[in-house]
Amino acid sequence: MNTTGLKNDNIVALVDCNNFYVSCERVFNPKLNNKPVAVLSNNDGCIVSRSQEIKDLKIPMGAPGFKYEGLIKKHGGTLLSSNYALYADMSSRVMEVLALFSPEVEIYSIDEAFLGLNGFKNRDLENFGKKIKRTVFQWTGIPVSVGISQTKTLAKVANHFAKRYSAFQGSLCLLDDERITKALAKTPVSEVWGIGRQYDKFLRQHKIETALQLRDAEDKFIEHYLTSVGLKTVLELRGYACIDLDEAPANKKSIVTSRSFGKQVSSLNDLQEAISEYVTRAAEKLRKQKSVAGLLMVFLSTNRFKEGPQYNNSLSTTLFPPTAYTPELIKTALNLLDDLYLPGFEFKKAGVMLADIIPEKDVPLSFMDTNYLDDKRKKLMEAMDKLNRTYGQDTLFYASSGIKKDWKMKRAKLSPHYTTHWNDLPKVK
DNA sequence: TCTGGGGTCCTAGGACCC
DNA sequence: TCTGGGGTCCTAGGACCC
Repeated sequence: MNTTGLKNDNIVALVDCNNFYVSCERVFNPKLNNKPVAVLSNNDGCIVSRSQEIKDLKIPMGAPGFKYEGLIKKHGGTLLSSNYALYADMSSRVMEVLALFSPEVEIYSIDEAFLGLNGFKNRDLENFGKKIKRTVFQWTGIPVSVGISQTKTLAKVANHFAKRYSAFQGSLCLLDDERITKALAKTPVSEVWGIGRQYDKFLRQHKIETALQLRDAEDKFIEHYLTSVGLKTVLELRGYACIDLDEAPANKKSIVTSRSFGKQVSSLNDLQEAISEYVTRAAEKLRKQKSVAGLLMVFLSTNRFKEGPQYNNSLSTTLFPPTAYTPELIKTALNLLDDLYLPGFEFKKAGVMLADIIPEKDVPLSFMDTNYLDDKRKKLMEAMDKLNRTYGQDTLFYASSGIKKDWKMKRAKLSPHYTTHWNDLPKVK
């Protein structure tokens, strides 16, 4: 970590979509404009995306949807189930536009990207940011905010200001020390990237309440209480880039697929169907990154919000040799489930985790005779993945996942799949 | 009964992010 | 009636080895 050298002259932009899921819904349903709109998590549970009008109603992020449905309706607003297929598709459109503005793009999440701007020092970056915003909106309909500064952490700060104060018109460039200091003085420490609830509470107890006070804190103190990660944050606030731009998304080291059920589930048969389906999804993700897993875990839990006997447990087993072959993973998972299952409980959630993930090319050849890479099994998986990619998820599926699926999650307020299903294409009249 | 120093690896738990 | 899902990294402590 460079703590003594010259401040580097890095420049990075953070482009962040405003109220992303809500904005996606509005692109295809303009009636939602200027009204309160919130998007719910899986199973129509918590509010995970809020329009400005919802924020103005003081409805917090993560709040259970049912508690606020009345209030939202009263103000002429709408609650929607999440439509991840739509959001993923809109996200890749936004990212394609961003790629036109810089050769270095790190897609950080479904609605955020960092752009490396080191070759852009002599440009009018203030206007460059506004141009990004304008273009993304024209081409995708999604409003974004742009923050530009010396490090990722400072670009986040700039982005917050761009989003919050309309005077900036959605884009702010923080490059000279005086402006940075001013902005940090106005930023509560809890808003700094890397400072969560626990650290916020701790820092406040020690009279560190603004980003500026955090920037000027003692290195030793920070490293001791916030670990090396916290120290990086502080150095980033000082303008030393410690968190590099990461253009190639790293392979996942663990893959989890878990869902809450639409209703309480107590039969082993329903759980077997759900677990089969989750394994299928997880294994697809695993094969997509050309990896195999060496460990499989299955977990079950009852409803923690409900009175009554609780049961939360997991079981795992090693996979040897490591594999990505769905039928074998399902078989192994169902065996684990048999051991894990206890009758008499009302289960609310189940899931599987694949871990000890390695690239398939690293599996020793000596295991070839039992290796999924070696024989028809891999070809079969490739064929299935291709079919399901082209014709939609579960064009081909495993009988163990069931057909009726009583346990399926609830998505009562789902918008059409405007961009990903032919039948749901918007109609032009 | 007394009883060193150092290294590695693994795991659980806790912090953070979106 | 109804309270999400999916990740990463770091550290402390225990097991084990010489």
